[in-house]
Amino acid sequence: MVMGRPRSFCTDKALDEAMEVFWRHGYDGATLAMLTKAMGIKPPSLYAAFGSKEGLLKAALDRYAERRAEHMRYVLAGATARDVAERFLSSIAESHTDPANPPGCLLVQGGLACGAGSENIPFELASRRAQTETELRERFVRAKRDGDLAEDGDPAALARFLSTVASGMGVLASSGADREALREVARVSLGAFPPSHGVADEPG
Amino acid sequence: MVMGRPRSFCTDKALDEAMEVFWRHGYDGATLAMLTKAMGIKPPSLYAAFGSKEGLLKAALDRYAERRAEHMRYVLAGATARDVAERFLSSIAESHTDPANPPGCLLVQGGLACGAGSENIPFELASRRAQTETELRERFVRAKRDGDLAEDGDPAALARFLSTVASGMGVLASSGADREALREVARVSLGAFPPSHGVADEPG
DNA sequence: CAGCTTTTGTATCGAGTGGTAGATAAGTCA
DNA sequence: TGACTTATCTACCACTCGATACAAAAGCTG
Repeated sequence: MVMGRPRSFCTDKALDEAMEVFWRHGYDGATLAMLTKAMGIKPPSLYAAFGSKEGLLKAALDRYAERRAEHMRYVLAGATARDVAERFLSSIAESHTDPANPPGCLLVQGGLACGAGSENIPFELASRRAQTETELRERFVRAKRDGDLAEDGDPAALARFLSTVASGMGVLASSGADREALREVARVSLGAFPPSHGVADEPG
Repeated sequence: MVMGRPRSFCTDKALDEAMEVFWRHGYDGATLAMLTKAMGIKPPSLYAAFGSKEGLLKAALDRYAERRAEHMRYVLAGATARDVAERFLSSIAESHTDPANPPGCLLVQGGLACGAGSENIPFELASRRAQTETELRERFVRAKRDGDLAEDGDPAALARFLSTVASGMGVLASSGADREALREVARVSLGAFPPSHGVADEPG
């Protein structure tokens, strides 16, 4: 089997650069010129590798999801429901103000509203945001079964609340709020969380 | 003084239509073709009246602010800090899912990230969002002075928390969440609010 | 080497972008 | 009525958009 000319750029590195452009300018605001310049490649190479601008975004979102996966593993490993909430919010305060990335969250910055021809982009981003909420909800369902979430705690409502606060923190960060401001929001938000009790909180 | 040919369209009606387009598609996603079609006028009329696309957005934002002003008057008229928070969140759950408007909040949907040439749009929107937070903060400062906010309640932190939740609810609504979902988020969020005490809560 | 496959760069496509020039229409005032 | 002012319409500007045709280049196989 003949191999053909080998690719001259690293797909993952190129995706990291594309991710940053989408993150900073949104899907509609990110032009092919910006993307190809940041990725260090020409349009035909981009289209050969990713198919289309939308295909490139999805590949970048997949890579973003990989990064967040280990993140969420740490969050979900919290001992109690409240501990999970605390890990979730405080780690978001850090990541959304990480100077290594554009401020905020790619899944929010990417585009809540798009122009004609890219109406499905907001849906794509929303479905990826929803996944985090689902992970939290399932964790809280388990927490309730295990007794480390209060009896009157609603797993679905709490997961949606945390996910909503996370989105709001993304908006806040994108307006230039500093890390301390986000930490404060996280701290206040935790006040809405029912205190854990049961096995995980019992002394000894 | 000579008057000249009178304007053939109603500025406010045209702004309402433009507002809806910006709301649904964002600043970058809203094209002149969409805007002029919705407003029922031709480009030269638009430019004569509003100067530029950005000028049109600012005029639409001013109109949006007028609408919200009476809204906020009701919110800030709450008897206690907690009552203000409750009014704020529940009215947002309603307004962000009002079928008469696109879902979410114009100040969020309008554009968190924009393309080259409209980098100042996100700042413009952020500064308008910040105004709501300021109004809440000032109300809570007064509440603390009047004794209807707990001693350990931080007016700035609480205002920022509410503003953040409101932005998050905007994101949630724009992903298609229904009114009941937003009401639930509002209900959970209120749990983060310190219970009011003092004169306003005293019996009698 | 020749032959094949795939990638790369140049140069460009048609469509759509925000914005405008210039003529015409519709009013008011003398 | 006719001069004056302003708004509106048609047509179009230069430019950028996402995407691609085509040929040269770079690798492997025989």
